[in-house]
Parts: sequence; C-alpha cells; structure tokens
Amino acid sequence: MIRFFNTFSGSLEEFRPIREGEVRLYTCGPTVYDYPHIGNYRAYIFEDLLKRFLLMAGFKVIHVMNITDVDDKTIKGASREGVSLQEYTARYIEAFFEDLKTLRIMPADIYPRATQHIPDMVRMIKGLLEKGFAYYRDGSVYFSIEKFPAYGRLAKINLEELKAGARIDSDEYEKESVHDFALWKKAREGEPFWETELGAGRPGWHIECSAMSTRYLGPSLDIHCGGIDNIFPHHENEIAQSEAYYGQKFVNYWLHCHHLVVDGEKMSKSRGNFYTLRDLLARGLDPVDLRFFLLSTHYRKMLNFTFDSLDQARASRQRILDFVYELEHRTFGPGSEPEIQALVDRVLTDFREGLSDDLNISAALAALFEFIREINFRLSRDLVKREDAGRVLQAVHELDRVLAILPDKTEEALPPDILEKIERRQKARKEKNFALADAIREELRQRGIILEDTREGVRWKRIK
RNA sequence: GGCGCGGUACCCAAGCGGCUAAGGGAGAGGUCUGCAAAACCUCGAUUCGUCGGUUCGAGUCCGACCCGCGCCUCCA
Repeated sequence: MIRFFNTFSGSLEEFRPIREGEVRLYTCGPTVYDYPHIGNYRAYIFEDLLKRFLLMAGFKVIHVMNITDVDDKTIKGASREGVSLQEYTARYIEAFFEDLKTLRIMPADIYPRATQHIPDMVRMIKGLLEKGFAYYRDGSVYFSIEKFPAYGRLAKINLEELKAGARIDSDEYEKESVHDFALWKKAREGEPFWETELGAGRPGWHIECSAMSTRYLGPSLDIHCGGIDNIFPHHENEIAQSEAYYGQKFVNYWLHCHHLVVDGEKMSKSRGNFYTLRDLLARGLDPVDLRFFLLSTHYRKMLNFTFDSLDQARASRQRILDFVYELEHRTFGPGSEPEIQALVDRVLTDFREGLSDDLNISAALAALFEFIREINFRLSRDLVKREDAGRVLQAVHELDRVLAILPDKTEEALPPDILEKIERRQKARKEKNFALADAIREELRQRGIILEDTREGVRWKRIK
C-alpha cells in the first residue's frame, strides 16, 4: 500500500489514482526571472523522487510542470535590462533545463508556458465572471473569495481571522476585499499586455497554474506538488479558481515539501547564504552529490544545508559507489549462493516499502546500506559467486532508477600519457623500485589523480 | 497576535505504544598492503529537550514548560 501525507486533510492517506495505473501529476515550476537556488531544486528533486517512485511502482505518470514567464518579477527584470520579456526569460528557461539535466531530474512530459496559454486563462476568467465568482474593478478582474466558502481549507486559514489580521494593502490595484486576488491585471504603461475579450492586460499568477494544469490533465488531478510556501495563497487560490470554474474536486493529493535553509537560516541574498546550483558547481562540487544530499532527507522535514552536511552526504554516497565498483571489478568464482538471492529480494522489498510509506527515504536507504554491509561481509570471506554478483549489481541498478546517483557509464577515460605512467609505476613496483613508483604516484596526485593499490590492481580516482 | 515544524549518540537521521532504539558520516580497533591511500570488517545511545500525567508497558499518547526555526507579503 502506498501512503502519502495529504496537506489538504493533514494526514496520511492511502494513494489511489483516479484512473487505475495512471497518475496525473502537476508540479509548480519556476518563475524564470533569475537562476534558481538550491532550495528550488530541493522541491524539484523531491518531485523527481516522487515521480521515479511512482514509475518504479508501475504507474504511468503524466507530469506537467509550468513555466511562469510573465509576472511582476520577469516584467521588472526585462524592463531593468531594457530587453523584451521573451528575451529576458529565455536565458533563465535555458538555464533551468540545463540544471535539471545536471541534477538528473527527469523531464516532465509538458512544460507549458504562461505566455503561450493566455487564451486558456481568458476562457477561465470569463467563466468565473459569468458564474459570479469574479468581478471587474477599474479594468482588472478579481476573484471574490467571499463567493467561495471553502476558501482557506487547504491552508487552514479562516476568513474572519484573515480579515482581522488584514493591514493596509500596498497593492496598487483596487479591489473589494483585501484578500481578493487578481485574475487579470489591466495593462499598464510600459508593461507587456495582451489584447483579449477581457480587455488589454495580463494574467495574475494564480490563474496561470489553474489554466495550464487543467488544460493538460483535466479538471481533476491526482497529485499537485510544491513547496510549503505555495500553500498559501497560491494553492489555496488555485483550488478556488479551478473548483469554482469546473464545479468539481481539483486535486486529490496535495504534497508539499519543506524548505531548505542554509546554516540554520532562511536563504537570502542579504545574509550571504544564497546559493544557486551554478555557485556550487563553480566550487567544484559534484552535482550528483548535491542531488543525493537533497534527496536523502525526508521531504516534509526542514533541511539544513551546510558544506559539512554536504560532505557527509558525499561520503555516504561514496560508500554506495565503492560497493558497485568492487562488484564490477572483482573476479568471482562460478556458481551462486542461495543466501544472496534472499538478501537481494529483501533489499528490493524493503526499499520499496520504505518509499511507499510517504517517501520515507531514510528507511529506503537504510535497507540499501544494510544490504551493502551484508554483501560486503560475504565479499570479505569470498562467499559471493559470479551469478550472485550479477544479481546484486542488478538490484542496485534497479534501486538507482529512483535514486539516480550511480556514475555515468560514459565516465571520461584517462589520457594515454597518464595511462602509460600508471603502467610504468606498476612495473616499477614489481621491480621493487619504490622510489620511482612513489614519485609517479605523487606526480599524478599533483595532476588530480589518486592511485590506490588494491588486490585487484590499481584503481584511480579524480579529486575534485 | 494567528497557524505550523523541529529538539533521538560528536554530526546528520529513522523509529511514533511492547523484540537487544534503524541507517549514514566522523572516531577507535582490526584485515589487506613495500609504504601510503582507499576499501572492507568490528565497536560506539540502560537512553530519546525538561518536568509532571495516562498505561501492565512511552522517544512513541496527554499537559505544562524550555530551546531552535518557518509561514501569515512575491517566494520551492
């Protein structure tokens, strides 16, 4: 049984998709006004884990992730640089896709862009006006939350309290109630706008997601994800718009990922603890280590990023990599041991069961590490045979469909002159010319290559 | 003020009513080795922020308190 914590109900629920064997997944994507920071990627990696797990569990997954390419920030950015909105956002969209690849995040099936779905938004806004959920004010259209009594259920906020805590709103737009939100913003001097039946203007942020999610996934989705900060008001507003328009349940399972903080504090540029993926890559960090770090803490728990904790994650991942390396490079005697098959079966089961329990990655990884220890113990006593080794490797690769942390097959080879030096050193060692051997080892170390003499021969590693 | 999260070994982190409190990192000891490095093995909490309570039995439920953090405004 698969269970997820549903923000809407505030409890763990058994997961059952609307259509058997198929999951319609919507995840809030980036607003492309800047390079995403590592906190953004925590959310995307959580969603990647979710998706890969669903795929492993045998579901077909239809995944839509929006790209917000028009909003206050993108408009401001473009105008600051004196370039078109499109020109401005194109650079960040490209960077975003590059980063996804770098972090081995599986691509979504569709990446709808707000600017390419204006008609869908207009259609919804018109419908909301007709049904009385929205009103015009000074050329803009607002959603009236009073007309939607269920407003606040996701975020567990009640309207009375909202009103009581309301302060003078600094929004330049006029509206009936401070908490009503804009569906359509009237065109303003110097800002991009679309000529539509609603008048000249541009969409509000929330309607973008409602229009694009339902456009591709239908009025009811199985899972909708985002960071916890999206719960209110963004997701609350999405529910209001979508359910008011379609008259049916918008989302069955709301999954929200907690924040990443840096050195125990919220990331911010002013605090100087703000990192983009590119910042970290520039420091020589292996992006897959970052992936593993972001992956290895439960998604509903606040994650504290420090360079020390990243280093711990790197070491932890290395244990898995060393294990695979050993299995791939050692020579085994023929045959198999029944015990190994039992261990293989167990790790596969326990790993999946761990993830089935609201993506309990700690439990899943514990199963993997326990497996590694059991097999290593047997390796150290030559109790693993050729067929066993194959099965063990296959199992680890199966789990890596979800983790995606094993090295690429196309690991870059060493240049010939270095290979030649390694050989020369081996020869020197055989001849007990250790002075030469050590000199070569030191020389290669200077060049960033570490040599290790193992029972099975020389192993080399690059140092970052 | 309102809503919410967390406090488990030196660090990270599962467990959320009942077997010896997972797992990883660091550390210590050992195996291997020309040396080194790496790898591997073994060992590390009579105890779960504090104080009360419920229970045959509590990190696990209830209450109070103490710390740390987040959201309530754009935000993953």
